Amino acid sequence: MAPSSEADTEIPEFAGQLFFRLWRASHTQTAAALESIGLTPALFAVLDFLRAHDGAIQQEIGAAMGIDPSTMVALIDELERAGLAKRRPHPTDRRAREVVITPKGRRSVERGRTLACEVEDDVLQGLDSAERRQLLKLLRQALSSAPPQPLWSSDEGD
Amino acid sequence: MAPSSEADTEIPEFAGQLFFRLWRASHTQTAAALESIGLTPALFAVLDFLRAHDGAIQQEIGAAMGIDPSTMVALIDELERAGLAKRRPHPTDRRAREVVITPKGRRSVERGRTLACEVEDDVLQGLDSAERRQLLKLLRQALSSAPPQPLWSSDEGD
DNA sequence: TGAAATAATTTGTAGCACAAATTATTGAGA
DNA sequence: TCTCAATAATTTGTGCTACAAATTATTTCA
Repeated sequence: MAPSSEADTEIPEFAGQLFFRLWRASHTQTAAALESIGLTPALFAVLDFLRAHDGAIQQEIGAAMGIDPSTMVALIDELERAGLAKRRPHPTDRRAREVVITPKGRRSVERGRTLACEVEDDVLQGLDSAERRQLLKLLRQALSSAPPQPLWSSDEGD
Repeated sequence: MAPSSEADTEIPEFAGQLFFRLWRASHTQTAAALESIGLTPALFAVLDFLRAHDGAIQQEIGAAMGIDPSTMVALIDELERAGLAKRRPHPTDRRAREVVITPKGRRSVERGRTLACEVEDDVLQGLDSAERRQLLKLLRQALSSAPPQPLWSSDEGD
């Protein structure tokens, strides 16, 4: 019942739900765009982190990005398999492995950034340039003072 | 090595990553808070939708909330098992089942809303009241004109 | 009347988080 | 110096969710 076109894609009320919707929109499109260069959003995110923190050890990458160590192993495995990054021994701590981006990885991540920017442009098309700046500012501000993450769960919805 | 406090929890650059971080912060805390009343974020979200659209059929709920039909079945199953909602036959379409919230469900969702508001308060603690209004306005604006969702994937990270 | 579309459902697959255990190594204290 | 707790990477197993595909019942439309 009901005109049926009314309940479709309702704007959520809670901020958490809005974050989720926008993340999902962005994530879906990013995944589709990155597929053309053989990257997933997660692999791209790690590469992009390495772009600025080349030689970080796995634990640092995971801590900074909120990725579980056991998940990191698989991600770095894949980056190595694709020739986009390499593990190398840490100079002083033999437990740790530094992860360095390869030239090929650097080229990939640059193309990925272009694609990610295009997606972001698309997702935020309802906002003009000043509004986008304002939104990013508010998001960063909220995040920087948000309570520490105990390292979450999965689920969906809220 | 390295001061180690520098790479920890870096503020992402892309909007999609910011959405993800904030969603995750919100989701984790919401899940923890709702656990006290026996709800998950997903169950709460469905109940909250029913609060305003009681008697909607499963397909409508799923379409409005972006939840896969097969996932909806499981969610409604659980709401029924917990006595928070019930399926009933659609008056004219025997394929469809209307979902109605029970009095118990209504009480649960009210408590859930209180908890969700507290979490939201916590997550957005870095913003004052005017900034929060502005943020929500921008989020809604972005979402309402965001490109249509082809119904996403899973993954992580973007 | 018959074929395509639709609503709910079931089943199977895949991705990611998480917990727990393992191995190698480090660091700090007795 | 020796010992023990902590740490980095890793493996394995579990659980949750999305998604695809197939099924059944029913509706809609040509």
